[in-house]
Amino acid sequence: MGIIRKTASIDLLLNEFEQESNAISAVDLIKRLDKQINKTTIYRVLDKLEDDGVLHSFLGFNGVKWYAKCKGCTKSVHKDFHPHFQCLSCGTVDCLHIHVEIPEIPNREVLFSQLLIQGKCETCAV
Amino acid sequence: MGIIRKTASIDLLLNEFEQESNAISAVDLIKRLDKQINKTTIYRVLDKLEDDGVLHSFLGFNGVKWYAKCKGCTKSVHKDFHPHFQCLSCGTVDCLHIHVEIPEIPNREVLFSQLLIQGKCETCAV
DNA sequence: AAATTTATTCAAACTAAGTTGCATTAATAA
DNA sequence: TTATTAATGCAACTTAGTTTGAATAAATTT
Ligand SMILES: [Mn+2]
Ligand SMILES: [Mn+2]
Ligand SMILES: [Zn+2]
Ligand SMILES: [Zn+2]
Repeated sequence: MGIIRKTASIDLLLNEFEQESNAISAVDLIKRLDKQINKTTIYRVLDKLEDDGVLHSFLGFNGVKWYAKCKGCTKSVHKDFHPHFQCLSCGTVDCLHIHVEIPEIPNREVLFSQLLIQGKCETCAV
Repeated sequence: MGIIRKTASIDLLLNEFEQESNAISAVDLIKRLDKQINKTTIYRVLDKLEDDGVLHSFLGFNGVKWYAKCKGCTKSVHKDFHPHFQCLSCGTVDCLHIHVEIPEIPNREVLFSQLLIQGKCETCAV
């Protein structure tokens, strides 16, 4: 279940996502807010914000969890599915608001898919 | 660097992949070969087999590492890139030998991509 | 405004996947 | 057959994330 009470931890975390347009890893948030919020709380608040359709999560290329703001999702309807991009030079991760067509696969039912693209971002590309 | 000496551990691991057409997770291999090979050795041999173009690896939806046989890769040329499929009912993971077109992204250089599709496999689909 | 309820927080201990260092074993070459 | 050196096993470690239960803070009731 999502967030019920407005607390300081929630404000601090939401603020990080206001300041930043890119995705932020849970590990990085723990570092950034080290002195202010306990890591258990960070994981729990992120989880709740995801339930509420405020954030969405995905795994980066080495398996760590990243979070980014949702566009137009609600507690009941999560519709903001899209690929993610990880820059191999600077490490930046962000959402790609493009549609990639997943082909039909014979005899299989496709329910979800996650696409992680790696390469060089705007600033790092030659 | 890849494998230099043929050892019992390598034979045991390769045998697992002979018996199985699907991908196998590192965790599962450690369980299967518990009495026969140390887990450190398993991770190290898998790593070398990947270097040699015998196996390739990818992360499942929860971030654990999976391995599957390569088709036509060598130590110097790794060309067997493709999406993977994870069945939400039975947990089976396998390689999809299909091509999914990754669109151009303005101002970014796409180098790699990994696509993990989730759904129901042949046996589990209704 | 105080009391009560209940959600949230923190610290500490724990888990699971994977890695590292080093002594020992065993393939292969000499 | 001996010497060389890759491969292995073991234990300890790392990192990301989870669980626990008591303490605290927010919301609601009185
Ligand atoms: Mn996103
Ligand atoms: Mn594959
Ligand atoms: Zn970059
Ligand atoms: Zn299945």
